[in-house]
Amino acid sequence: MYFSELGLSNKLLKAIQRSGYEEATPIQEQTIPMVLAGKDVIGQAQTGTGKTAAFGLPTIEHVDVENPAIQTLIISPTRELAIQTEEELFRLGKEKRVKVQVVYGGADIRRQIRSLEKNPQILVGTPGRLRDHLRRGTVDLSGVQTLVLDEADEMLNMGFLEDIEDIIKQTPSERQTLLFSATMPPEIKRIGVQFMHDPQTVKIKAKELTTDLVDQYYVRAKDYEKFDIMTRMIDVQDPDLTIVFGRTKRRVDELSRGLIARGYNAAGIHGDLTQDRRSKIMRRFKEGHLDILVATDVAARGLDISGVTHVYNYDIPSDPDSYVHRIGRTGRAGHHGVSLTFVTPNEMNYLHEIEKLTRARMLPLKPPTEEEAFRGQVASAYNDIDSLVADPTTNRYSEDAAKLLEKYDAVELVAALLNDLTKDDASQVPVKITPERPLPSRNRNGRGGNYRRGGHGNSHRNFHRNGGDGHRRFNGDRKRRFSNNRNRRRED
DNA sequence: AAAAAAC
Repeated sequence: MYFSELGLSNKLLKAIQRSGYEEATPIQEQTIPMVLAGKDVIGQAQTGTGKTAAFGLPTIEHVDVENPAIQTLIISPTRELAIQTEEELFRLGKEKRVKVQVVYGGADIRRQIRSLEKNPQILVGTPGRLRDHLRRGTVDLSGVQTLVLDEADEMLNMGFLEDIEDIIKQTPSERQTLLFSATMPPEIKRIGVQFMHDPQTVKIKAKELTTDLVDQYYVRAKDYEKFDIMTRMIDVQDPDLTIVFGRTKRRVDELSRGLIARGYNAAGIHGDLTQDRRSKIMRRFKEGHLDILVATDVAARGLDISGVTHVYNYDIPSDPDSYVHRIGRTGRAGHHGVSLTFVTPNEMNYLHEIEKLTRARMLPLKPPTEEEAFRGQVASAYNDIDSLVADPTTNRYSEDAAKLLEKYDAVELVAALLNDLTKDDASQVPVKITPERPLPSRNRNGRGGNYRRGGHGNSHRNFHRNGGDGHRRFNGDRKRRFSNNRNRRRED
């Protein structure tokens, strides 16, 4: 279906056209008319399905540009996602001259306050900083008409439930509420019941969880073998833009350092870095100045970076949902993608859990040999040389080139330059990665560290516990439940 | 078990 059939105004259609979109995605097709009609909507879909435009277009349509109040509030789980959402809404609302603003932690709050004084009509924010602004009275939500909870399951996992409830309470109760979530655990359904009026549900089917556009592979390897295999894989697959996911912040630091040591253009991003550094690295990656982004799950959700051809899961995620999100960073906008997951022999259960959820098979790959990796490197160098030779500025080196050819044998010279153009391998630059503590083993139901709860009586009890002191959070609760898990005994 | 998020 085309956007022009969805009941949007000319100004928006113009902005859509300028963004290069033509056809609406399934979630947009279903969501946009409902939101335009003023309905509350629960959308079960992940990013990459065009979710931002699905809620963004109709809410921009509803904004009154003569009204200086914040009319749409969007809550996002991570800073990077909030920034990206703001950028997309700005693009879509430019023609209509809608003012969009983003607030998030780790950034100068005074500057944010000054921008807020310019009366944005759409505000995007992360929960903590939004609450901070509400406490200071620098954000007024009394004029909010539409509230959007983006990646609701992720916000729940991160323990933001209380913050979100607190923020919701400061918006008018007759508002329109839109909730997007990749999964629908009972707590999310409860939010739907508690804070929404007769919500309509839009669901993208489970079989569409992972797209056909991503070829999913796995490599079985011991933990200490993974790094060398990964760099060989990179050499063989010669990816364009790559995201490597590591399980911990330390892992990400070590992986990015190791990749740089072997000559790859890589950088790491995780929550312990300053926001300034995080933003700079994201920008470099988005602009194509960085080949490999190494990240924790901070980058797993929602980020839309065009041209990511490969996703490497250096560590298999313990949560199948996390896997779905990670590999969803590639195979976007009709482009083809490849994912490769490293799995140690005792993590094979996790792999099968993931396959069960995605209803897709991961194909096993053999680790490349040193020779195959070397051939891959050389093939990649050939490509580099093609574009290097095509560069018109090379003629200023002609004289020096002639001099060098007098001094050296041509084959010797080119071989030396090829040596410089290719990366170092394990024999030249050994890299040691600290082993991670092994993942907790899954029980027979395949439910390891998941947030899924038991039956009705159980959640009722939790309801009371949470109400008791008002401080207990769902993820704290989850940990306690986990320690009751009989599998824990294995660690005693 | 770890990650994310306010100062």
